[in-house]
Amino acid sequence: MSNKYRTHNCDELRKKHVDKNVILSGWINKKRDHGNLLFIDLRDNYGITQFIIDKENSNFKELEKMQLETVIKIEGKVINRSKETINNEIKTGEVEVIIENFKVLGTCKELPLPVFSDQEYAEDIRLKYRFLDLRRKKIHENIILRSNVISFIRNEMNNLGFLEFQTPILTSSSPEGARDFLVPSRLNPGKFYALPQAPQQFKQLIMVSGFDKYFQIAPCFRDEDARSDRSPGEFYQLDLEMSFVEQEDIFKVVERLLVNTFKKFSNKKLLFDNFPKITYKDAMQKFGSDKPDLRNPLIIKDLTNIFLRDDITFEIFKKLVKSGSLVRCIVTKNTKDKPRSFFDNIDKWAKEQGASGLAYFTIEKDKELSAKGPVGKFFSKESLNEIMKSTGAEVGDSIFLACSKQKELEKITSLARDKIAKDLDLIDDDVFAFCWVVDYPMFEKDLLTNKIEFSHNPFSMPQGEIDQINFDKPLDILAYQYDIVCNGIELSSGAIRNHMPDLMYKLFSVAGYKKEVVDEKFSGMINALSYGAPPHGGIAPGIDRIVMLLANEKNIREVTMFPMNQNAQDLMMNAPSDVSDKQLKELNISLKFKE
RNA sequence: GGGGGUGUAGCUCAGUUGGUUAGAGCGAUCGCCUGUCACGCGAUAGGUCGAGGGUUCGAGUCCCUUCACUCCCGCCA
Repeated sequence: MSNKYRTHNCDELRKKHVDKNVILSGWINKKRDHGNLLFIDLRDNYGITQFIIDKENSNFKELEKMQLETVIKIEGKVINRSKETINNEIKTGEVEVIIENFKVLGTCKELPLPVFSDQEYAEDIRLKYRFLDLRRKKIHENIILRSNVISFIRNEMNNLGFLEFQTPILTSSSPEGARDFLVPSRLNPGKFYALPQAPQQFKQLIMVSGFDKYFQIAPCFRDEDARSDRSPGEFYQLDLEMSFVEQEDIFKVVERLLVNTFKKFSNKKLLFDNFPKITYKDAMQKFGSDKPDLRNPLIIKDLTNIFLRDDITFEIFKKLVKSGSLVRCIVTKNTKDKPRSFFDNIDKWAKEQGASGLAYFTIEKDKELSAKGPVGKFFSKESLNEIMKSTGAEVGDSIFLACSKQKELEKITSLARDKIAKDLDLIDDDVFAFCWVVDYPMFEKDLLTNKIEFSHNPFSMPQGEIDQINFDKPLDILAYQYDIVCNGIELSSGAIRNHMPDLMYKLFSVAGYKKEVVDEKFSGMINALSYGAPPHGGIAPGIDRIVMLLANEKNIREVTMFPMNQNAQDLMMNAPSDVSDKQLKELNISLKFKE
């Protein structure tokens, strides 16, 4: 394409273009001013081309003063670079363009942050001037990667026979799940829409409507606080749903899709081409978390029963165990020569995490087996033998111990597992370790209120023959509910859905919802399921997190074009903002602020 | 809602035990320089040390309050 702005882009010129007259447009990326000779690097989306001009040209003085990031159009002639001056860093580095004429297309004020730099900048300035930030190489490439990943996924899904549909953005608030974003309705005073937390009910309705396989790159809105891997406000899921499927069918589709995507867009190896399946229960025991990082070889072992022995005199732990606490440990291989500071740092770190610390000892053998370390003296050699047997620990290994109630214990051992592995440099950063976490419990007990609640998704299908499910022991009911985890990051969760209204009512009643409430809150769903619903299931991998992993970024804002800050503000667009009294009046809204 | 970290020039940062006029690099402005690609050299401008209060003869530095950003906990069916 050639027009008045350019005959070539900034990544196109090669040796074969030498002697051609060309026009290029772009941003002034960098100037190198030799006084009587000036180099200008012109940048556009595609690349960089070096231009050159000397003082004999009447444009020299003006170009010399030109601000970086000014947008200009340059006309000139392509010439060869001499051998010594070839730049192999850029694709156009064998040639350069002698400037004959130029025109400023867009002026530029003094920059609040440099574009030409690999330096890191304060986030608020980056977000306020996102349009400048996005010109910078790394993030510019991340955003292009995101676009390519989405195109690829869309193409794969089409090839697999999925149909892409849009679902409403203005919908109804649902009582389960995260906090909703609400939108007041002008035509229905006092009533509110909610932005969808996910198109959950719609995609099920699409299955009931007989479309068989659906997908969508779906925006999801949840009014929850941010984390580094969680944008406040909105994010995107590859939302998909299939009819007449079992759990394994979903697994096959998603595994193939993710393996293809990750192989195409990253050089990192996949640790498993077939994702291992870990039950929720195992995950919590072995890793203390339902999003285990399987690159980390450390495994958590239970030692509770050993603390019932008389030849262990670690009285604090023994007392806690008697009152219902558990003891779990992490074994580190061959750490007997690690300095005292290594152990003490981890203990100190654990205390900073709000735990009572991590006890530790190292197993040594001179003539007899012994435990070295602050709490080593509490363990007899027989008990050490027993500990080695049940943990697989060997002489020279160290054992970190934590003792508390199950939930706290899972949390601290999970964090400790990451921390210790990092300190010992056990995590291979050049691999992706995917796994499925399966068999989530249908319900869980709220520890504060003792109420039975849905642990994940109320629409999931419980496991087992329907007439044999024991609703008197709701905590024992498992669901066809699953997550995909990669390198410790939860990529998606999904489920085989419950398509039977009677069973749905029953499950909701266990969680304390009366039939009338279910009818009211989920009328669309329940009603639809009563008119011939196919068995169906699906999943929804998080697009932002997939791209984050592929771009090797630790923060989701690095793969999001226009993210909000931690307080859910868009510093560039000034959102959220005040609205006029007229607007409020139309919506029948008056503002009342907290004291 | 809670905890940690950070806040000094347009940008990135240094600033010792509380002690003279708060520094460097990049950027800006001006000058010199014809082969650079992080060009080089010289000069100049640029500061409410996030804000407010306190301790002190003296505060960028210590204390209190507060604000902003960020990380984490809670929250995230």
